Amino acid sequence: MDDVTKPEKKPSRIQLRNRKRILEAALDVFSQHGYRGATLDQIAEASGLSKPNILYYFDGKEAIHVTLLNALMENWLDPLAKMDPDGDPLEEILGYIHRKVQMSREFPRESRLFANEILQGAPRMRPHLETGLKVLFDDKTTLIQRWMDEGKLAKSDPRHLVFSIWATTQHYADFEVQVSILTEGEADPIEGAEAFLDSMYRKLLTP
Amino acid sequence: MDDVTKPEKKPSRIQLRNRKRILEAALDVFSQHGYRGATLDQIAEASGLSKPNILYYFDGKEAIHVTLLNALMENWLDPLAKMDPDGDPLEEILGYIHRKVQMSREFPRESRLFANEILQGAPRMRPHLETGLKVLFDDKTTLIQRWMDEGKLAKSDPRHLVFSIWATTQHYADFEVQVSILTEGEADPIEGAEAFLDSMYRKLLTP
DNA sequence: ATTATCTATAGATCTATAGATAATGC
DNA sequence: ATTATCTATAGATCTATAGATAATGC
Repeated sequence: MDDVTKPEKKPSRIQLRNRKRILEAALDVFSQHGYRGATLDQIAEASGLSKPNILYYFDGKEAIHVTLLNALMENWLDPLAKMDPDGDPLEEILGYIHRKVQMSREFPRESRLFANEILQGAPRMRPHLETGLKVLFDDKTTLIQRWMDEGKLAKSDPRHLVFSIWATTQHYADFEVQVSILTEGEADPIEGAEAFLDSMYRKLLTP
Repeated sequence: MDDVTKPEKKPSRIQLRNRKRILEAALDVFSQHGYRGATLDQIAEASGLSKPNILYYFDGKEAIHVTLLNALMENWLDPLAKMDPDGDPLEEILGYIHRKVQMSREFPRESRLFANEILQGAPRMRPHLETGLKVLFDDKTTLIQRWMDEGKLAKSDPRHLVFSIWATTQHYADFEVQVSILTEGEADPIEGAEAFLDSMYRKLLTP
């Protein structure tokens, strides 16, 4: 988005506003149907702009998708990046879980956009995973391993621990339809999820 | 598949063989691209049959997809259905987790087919979820609650417990690309996953 | 003057069918 | 005789562009 290739003029206010509207609409559409299932017609409809007008703001369907994924990646890694090596180990991990649960509550579309991309083999996101995510993952699993070696956390496999946190927290966004069918009548399943997960990981990790 | 609408002649050997080849190919294609992202051309290519020939065996793209989902549903519920009210509670749940992990290892495409469908709002599977799955889910969470009430399992929320089992086990199939990037060098991440999950849930549920 | 939007449509892709031809089972 | 397969193509859908027109900023 801000990695300029050609020297471009500064975007006008309308540029900024319409690009935002398109991305917002595209997030709706892509997160629901996946890349190939989404159409420019749907994005046009959802954004209130005409189809050719959308292509005036973006180079094409793929450019919109890539822009969304790039923007997502930062926010996606942020909760894990915030895990503090100098904090209290148990509280750091429980805090991370809390942030991930909140992400599922507040940004379910982003979670599903990501899930769609990974599910389909990460054709557009693989480089991001191999660089940004991999480095962060190695860094934090090493940190967790150290905490365990120092006896500050009960021992288990840090990598599978992180996988399990991702799986359990993202599940409430990605499988929302299923969760809501099975918890009918419950106002906010995620509230119960938060309590459950906090308690589960506290029990697992308390030395 | 075997819910006959019109009285049809018994299928020939070629019928059976080609329908199987088509479904096998379609599982590949649908699980990778989702319903709308998949094309008959891809299924034709993967099955080795011509496109019109595929439509000789199935009424259309949707019919193939529905057939796959119907066939999947039974196998999908089976591991949970096998949870025995008369067995040892902890072993029953750990056994269930074991079966789910094996499903992710042996049938990752089926897991991804299911994930794609749910992620996109379960447009074709919702009725199955509301009937078959809901009943089974209620039945087994009630059973688990009883075990907890009887002091045979440590207390926690049975519904979120089951969600967490689904999430953690299916994660290795649905997010396989990500897992394999982050565990590079490891022969079989699922082996480590199995040990991790067994140990985690044993710790969580032992009274 | 420049930026934004609209109409019209090209060209590719996709699902599905019609109708002819080939292969198979009594 | 019946079942299976192939060729050819209709008709819908989709991405993208060309070129004209309208709106906006100095």
